[in-house]
Amino acid sequence: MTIRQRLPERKSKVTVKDVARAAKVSESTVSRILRDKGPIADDTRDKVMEVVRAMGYVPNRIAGSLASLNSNLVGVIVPSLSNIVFPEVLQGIHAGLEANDHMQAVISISDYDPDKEEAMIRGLLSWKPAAVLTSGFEHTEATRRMLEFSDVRVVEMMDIDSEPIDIAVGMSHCAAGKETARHLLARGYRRFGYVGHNWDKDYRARLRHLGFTQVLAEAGLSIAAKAVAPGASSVGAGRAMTAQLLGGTTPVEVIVYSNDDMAVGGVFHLMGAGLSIPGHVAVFGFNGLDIGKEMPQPLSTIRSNRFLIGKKSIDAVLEDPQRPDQRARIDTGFEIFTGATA
Amino acid sequence: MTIRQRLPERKSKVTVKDVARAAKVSESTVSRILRDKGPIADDTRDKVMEVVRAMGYVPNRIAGSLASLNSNLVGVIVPSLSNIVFPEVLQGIHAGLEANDHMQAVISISDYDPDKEEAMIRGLLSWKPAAVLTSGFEHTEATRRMLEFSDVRVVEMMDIDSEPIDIAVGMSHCAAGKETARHLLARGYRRFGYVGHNWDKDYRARLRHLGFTQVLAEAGLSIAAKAVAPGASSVGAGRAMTAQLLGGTTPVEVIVYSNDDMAVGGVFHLMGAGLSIPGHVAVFGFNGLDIGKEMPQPLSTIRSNRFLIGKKSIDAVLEDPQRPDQRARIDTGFEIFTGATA
DNA sequence: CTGAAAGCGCTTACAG
DNA sequence: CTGAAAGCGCTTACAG
Repeated sequence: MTIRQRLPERKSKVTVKDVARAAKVSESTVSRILRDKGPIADDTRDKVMEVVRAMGYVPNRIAGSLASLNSNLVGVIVPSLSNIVFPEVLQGIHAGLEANDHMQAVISISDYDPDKEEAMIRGLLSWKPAAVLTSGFEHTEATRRMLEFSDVRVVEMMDIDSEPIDIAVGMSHCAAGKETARHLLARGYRRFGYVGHNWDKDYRARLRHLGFTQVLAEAGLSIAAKAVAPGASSVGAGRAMTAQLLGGTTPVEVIVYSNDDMAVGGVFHLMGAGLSIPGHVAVFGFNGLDIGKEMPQPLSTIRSNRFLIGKKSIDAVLEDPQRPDQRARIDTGFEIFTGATA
Repeated sequence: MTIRQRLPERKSKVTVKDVARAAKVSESTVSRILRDKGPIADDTRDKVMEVVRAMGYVPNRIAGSLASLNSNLVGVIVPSLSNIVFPEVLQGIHAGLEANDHMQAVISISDYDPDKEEAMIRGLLSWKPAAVLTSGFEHTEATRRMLEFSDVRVVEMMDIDSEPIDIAVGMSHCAAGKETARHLLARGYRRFGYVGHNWDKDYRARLRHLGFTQVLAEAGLSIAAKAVAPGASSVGAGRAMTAQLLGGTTPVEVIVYSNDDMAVGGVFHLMGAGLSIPGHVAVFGFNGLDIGKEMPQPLSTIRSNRFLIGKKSIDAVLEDPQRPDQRARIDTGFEIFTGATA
């Protein structure tokens, strides 16, 4: 005969009605006390709070939201979590939310797929969120319509190179690409290589490349050799593509990478092959990740402010819950980090 | 006189009642059609769906949840997003949720603070989630009570070395520490260094250390030199602590790190100082991160299965929404990755 | 196959 | 300072 392990009795749910009855007051009084609203006699408050604690009452926010017609939920959509960039944006959002202790983030991952984004936004809107924060400007027509017509605040994060639906918070990736070109030209480089990843999944990488080649063109130059990985960016892809590019016949002085992950892979390839940086070839990234700073030679790159993007995004919508008639772009900036690899 | 930019008219919210009226059916019929439940005549369905589309109806899930008494929300608490480990767990959760298209994750970050976790779980429970997934076993008494007494399913992720509230999904960190010691002993190492980070914030790192030293002790050995960073783990901290440890007077043959981030920092320090690995000193990490695999010398480490932890956690609770009387531990395992640094 | 009615657990004017 | 009542937008037995 076996003895079944017993968990303690589960709490049967207690409602405001139960609290009201036990405290001998009305439901509205309980509600007011719990939300700290309206004038309440001190004894009443004490009596009710004691009952609340004794009964272990947990308010049902679903009912609360329905009754008050606002949910304190913020919908967030990021394209991916496999690169540390978006978790950093989420940290910024989290920091902004923390100040505002009744807000909760509902997070979805779109895998850079506008159709998935559309489905997720549809789902999110059904929760009547206080705001929707999504990434970039690449939406389906239906998504754009839903967002335009709903009156929730919407932030398009990361990028400010297009006209936002409501607010855009981020940096100009086109300008970052241009700045990279100017910086490297100023340092005397003339023969450029480019190592990238799939643009279909990362429109901002394409914008940076665009800005970069524009400035080169103004100087009468262009990219001499190129290697582009078919999939997402990663250290491994950067490493493999660097090997491929350097295995070609066109010599280059510096390789510009689509981002730091790719660039770190490039550095690893060069180290492994015993080639000096920047002597044999220089390396330039994008993002300014921690890892780049700690390498034996700090990675030359552009620092984007991911945490700040998240923080400013949530601040912007919390500051003014009503969507204004005017669209806004908030620039979180970027800066060249000289480093030692270019 | 300035012309103000005009956004298109915002959609005034349309409810089931509006849809029902327009389609000349009852609200219950609309509800059934939308949820694909119960027998419906095809013409009725077509007529209603057309109205739904024409009016751009978006169901209010808050009302739906209140009426049906279940929310399709899953509460998730991770201690941090600054290390790629937890985003990978979230990816696993996301993958599991995707199969189940009406579930949404509400994610909070506890900063490894049990008091914050308590507040977050209280907030989460007020949304009547289908399940709560949190990390580790370190909770306040109040958290434990709330979770025990509520009847939501709860998963404690990452670790299976303690008795769970409901289900634990993860690996034995103590066993991983032991395995590390056995592996390194088998490879002939006898003089061990340890480089770690703050344990108060990372109980699992402590468990690994515990298992590690236990096996050493059985072999009549112990850790010869130690350097522990005061804060969270990071590449920078690993680099600095490695410099500190090697600057001491006690020679070591191999350094065991609290995790891969720290170990990568160690490798960077050694590379920068021109010291050979494992000739001058060997390096062993924990986690099996991508970055480690791509370094010029692949990092010797133990692979933990973060994605799998997230995936199995959500699968476990989705499989059986009722909390059983029996507690379960699901082992996601780990494996030595020999690598080239130890 | 469809509809009328009650109810989910709160909040919010309104009245006193 | 407090309470009775209506209502938020759905879903769910129940009846037909």
